[in-house]
Amino acid sequence: MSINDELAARFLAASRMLELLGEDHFRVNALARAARAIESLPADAADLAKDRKALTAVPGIGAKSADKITEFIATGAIAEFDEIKARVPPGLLDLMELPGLGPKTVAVFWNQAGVTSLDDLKRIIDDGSILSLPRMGAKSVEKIRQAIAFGQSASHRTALGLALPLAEHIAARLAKVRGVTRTAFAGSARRAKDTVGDLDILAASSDPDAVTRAFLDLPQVLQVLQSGPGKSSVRLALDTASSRWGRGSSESTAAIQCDLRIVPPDRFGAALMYFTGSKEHNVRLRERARAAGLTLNEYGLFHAPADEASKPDWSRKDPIAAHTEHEVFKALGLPDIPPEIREDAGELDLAEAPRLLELGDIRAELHAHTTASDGRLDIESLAARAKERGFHTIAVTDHSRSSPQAGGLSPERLLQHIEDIRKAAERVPGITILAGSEVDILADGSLDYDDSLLEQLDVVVASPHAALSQDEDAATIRLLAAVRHPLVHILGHPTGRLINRRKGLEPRLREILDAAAENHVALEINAHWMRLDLRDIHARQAMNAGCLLAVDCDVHEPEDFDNLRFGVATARRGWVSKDRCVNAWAAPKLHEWLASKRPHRPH
DNA sequence: GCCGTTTTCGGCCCGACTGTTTTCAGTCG
Ligand SMILES: Nc1nc2c(ncn2[C@H]2C[C@H](O)[C@@H](COP(=O)(O)OP(=O)(O)OP(=O)(O)O)O2)c(=O)[nH]1
Ligand SMILES: [Mg+2]
Ligand SMILES: [Mg+2]
Ligand SMILES: [Zn+2]
Repeated sequence: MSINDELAARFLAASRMLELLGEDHFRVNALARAARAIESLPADAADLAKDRKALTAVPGIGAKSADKITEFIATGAIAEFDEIKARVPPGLLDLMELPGLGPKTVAVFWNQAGVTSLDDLKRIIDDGSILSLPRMGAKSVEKIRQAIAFGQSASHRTALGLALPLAEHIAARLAKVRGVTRTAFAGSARRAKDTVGDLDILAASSDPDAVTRAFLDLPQVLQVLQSGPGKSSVRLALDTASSRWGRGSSESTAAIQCDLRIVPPDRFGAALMYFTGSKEHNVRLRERARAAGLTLNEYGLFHAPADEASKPDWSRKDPIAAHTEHEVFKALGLPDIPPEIREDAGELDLAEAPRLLELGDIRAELHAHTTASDGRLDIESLAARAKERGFHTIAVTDHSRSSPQAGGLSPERLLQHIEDIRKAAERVPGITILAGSEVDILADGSLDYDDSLLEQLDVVVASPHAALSQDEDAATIRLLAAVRHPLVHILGHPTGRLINRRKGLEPRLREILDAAAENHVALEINAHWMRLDLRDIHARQAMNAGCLLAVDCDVHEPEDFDNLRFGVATARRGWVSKDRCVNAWAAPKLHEWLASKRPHRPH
């Protein structure tokens, strides 16, 4: 775990424990916000802490948190947090993970029944003594029993690539219901986070009951969690069979929660804004509205009511703005903020809409496999597919010799392959077919082919495949060597992580990014939804470091081209612009960059 | 605990659903 993650975890745990202790919830929130701020710090906390001002300049981190961070870096501990920790049995935090159990309820279990663990809780349920606690009736206890039975599934997050098709399907299905004017999927799926905790579906309708009925009647519904006039939640069966990454994998639960929200048709924009989030972004927006004498909620932007305590029916009040997101942003004095960056990570300081990379900007694929290694297409059909997508360039990058399980090519076979690629290039007009390789970065940082061979390739993607549990030092040395290699163009899936499967390498990213920027090596954002590597926050750090990026599909089968949307969305989450994305460049510029690393080659 | 185009002190986003509550607290989005 990186030092930032470690610090963030401590702040979050302290926040949760203070909640249990009944601490003022503004302070609890402040600590949770500090945790988030630390987690998404643009640099290593240890570096940042050298300059106290740099720390306190981060929104959410004040004098007290800065002290704690400094203390942790100096001593490896935070005394005040350790004292809090000593007062709260650790098992209580696990209890709060159970859906429906919050700090107030768990505190009652603890203080009035001596419960400090899941076993304790089971015991007072079984012997019935739980019923004597305040606000504990038969229904409440049954829900807790259910929550325990379903285990930890509440905290499980599903890969975006598995969840998105279902979200789109449900939104499309509900759009056909009578009275519905619009539907959309929202939440983290719309923001294109690499994993989602649930599906959030919005429907605008003049007949809310009809939508609710259709929702609860969906064939995928396993269980209805709650259902009211404007909002319902269910557990859905998640079909993972369609993918070779699905069934039989560690994807433990084949179910996902789905939240439906229904609003009147003329409030769609405000509701979409609310339901897209993120929560932190929403809170900032609402604070901004409030500061301007307004109030913002899912029904629209309104003048703040004179009477603080009044609870108007906002759905019937005339809004200043509500119909479209654009109108609401505009009324708040903000540009249109793309969903992918609504994370309270600086987007509210933008004076104009950022120009982020778009799907249609991608004009080349620089990482693709053929039947020569573990791909399903031969060179010509691969090129044909790329051409269909409107690409001007496709690079053939099969595996290298140290990946025998992936059909890695011996030097001799690679030489033959290069010839085959050159011949195919002559037969397929209208697209540039490049001879390349996805060369293994071996554990010590050396590459899998000799320089004399690499020199003959138009493009070299260097990727780590084995030894992915190296320590930080080894991983840093390894990737640095690859990035500094004069014949390498792209660092492929830099960490080798697989979502929900393995963490991958955890190098000192800062060093890698600085070296990549200096050497004009592009960092890949591997678009496969199992990888998304670099991930969003790393892509943003790469942007800040001045790096080039490449959004590649790592094509193995024809359908893999469709993963581009995930890669582009991840790039957008990293604030990547078109001019920094090498495969969004026009052909001459791309080819010139590639050639710049082949100075000895005649043109 | 954080923060300031009204504030360095006094605020801090706002609403839906549920169960047990006879009037609303707790949890969640
Ligand atoms: N204003 C406000 N909006 C919230 C709050 N909690 C959630 N929302 C909004 C923003 C969220 O993106 C949206 C959906 O809630 P979720 O809990 O599903 O979160 P989200 O989808 O962002 O992340 P997830 O991947 O599901 O964990 O609802 C809140 O406390 N206040
Ligand atoms: Mg969600
Ligand atoms: Mg949700
Ligand atoms: Zn590959």
